[in-house]
Amino acid sequence: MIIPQISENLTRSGNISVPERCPLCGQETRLQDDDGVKVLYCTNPGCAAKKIKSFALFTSRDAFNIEGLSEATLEKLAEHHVIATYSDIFSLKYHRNTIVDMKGFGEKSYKKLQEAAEKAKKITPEKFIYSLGIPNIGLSTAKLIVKEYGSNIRKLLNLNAMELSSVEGIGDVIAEAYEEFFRKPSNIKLVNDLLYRAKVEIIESPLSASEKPAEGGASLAGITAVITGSLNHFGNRSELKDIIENAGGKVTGSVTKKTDFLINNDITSNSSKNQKAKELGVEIISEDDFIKKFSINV
DNA sequence: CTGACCAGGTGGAATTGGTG
DNA sequence: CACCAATTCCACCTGGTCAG
Repeated sequence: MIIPQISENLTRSGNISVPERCPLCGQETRLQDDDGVKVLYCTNPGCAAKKIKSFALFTSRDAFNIEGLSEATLEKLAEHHVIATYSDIFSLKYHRNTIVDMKGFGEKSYKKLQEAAEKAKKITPEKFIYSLGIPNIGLSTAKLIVKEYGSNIRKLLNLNAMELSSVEGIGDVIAEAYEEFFRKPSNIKLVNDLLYRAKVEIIESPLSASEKPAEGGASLAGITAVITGSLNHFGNRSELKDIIENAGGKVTGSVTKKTDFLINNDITSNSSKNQKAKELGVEIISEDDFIKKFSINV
């Protein structure tokens, strides 16, 4: 894994003293000549760029939803040794001085970060599973698992491939990736650190609670919709998605023959989703018309 | 005021699951 | 096995916010 910052310095200023240890993970570094350019690598395959990406997924809206912690900030925190593993994100208060001294940061941004992390400690099991970055397990798949097996985190962590592949929508590939992930000692430690050191609290998922009947309005049972473009009546697309799902409908990411409505305020748009909808004869409907048609409370 | 960063969004390739 | 539906994952874009 290449160490980006240091490699940049190397090419810019020629020979500089090269750190023996990776600033992100502390493992040994290796200086290599790539086509005449000296590039510094970290010998740890799980380090650097890859690590930042996984941290970004961990803090993203569909996972722990820690506001203000995107890639650039995570990179800085890692460089300053503030975060090395996920649970460190919940220990920012021990690094106040370091963070306040970081370029582009001040007391205000430190407080904001720290509070956002504190607030994020309560999380649903499906978001928790998604946050870990298991290959091919996104939020939808995590939801399927929680819906089937409930909110008990110990139970969820110990599911085996056979139990998983019996869930509709989960096949062998995903089932095995899941079981393998939670069998690895390093991942077990990671999860335990989150639960016991950082004291992350897994709350009851709305999915595993007793089935809620659609409240008021018309039922959307059996309806499959795709949402694209920006919305006027909702903060973002996932708000509308939640409403549709709670009313028994389904929201997917791609337009197919099975799609009933493409919700799009810009009906004339030439986006690929609009084109696909026209091609398949799927009804394109504006947000307002959709709300009216199904008498959705805004 | 300006540049860096962030949230939210787009679009499409790659991959997986299910089915005939 | 071939095919379609659906999801995951990534690179990229844009308007708004904030530190310096």
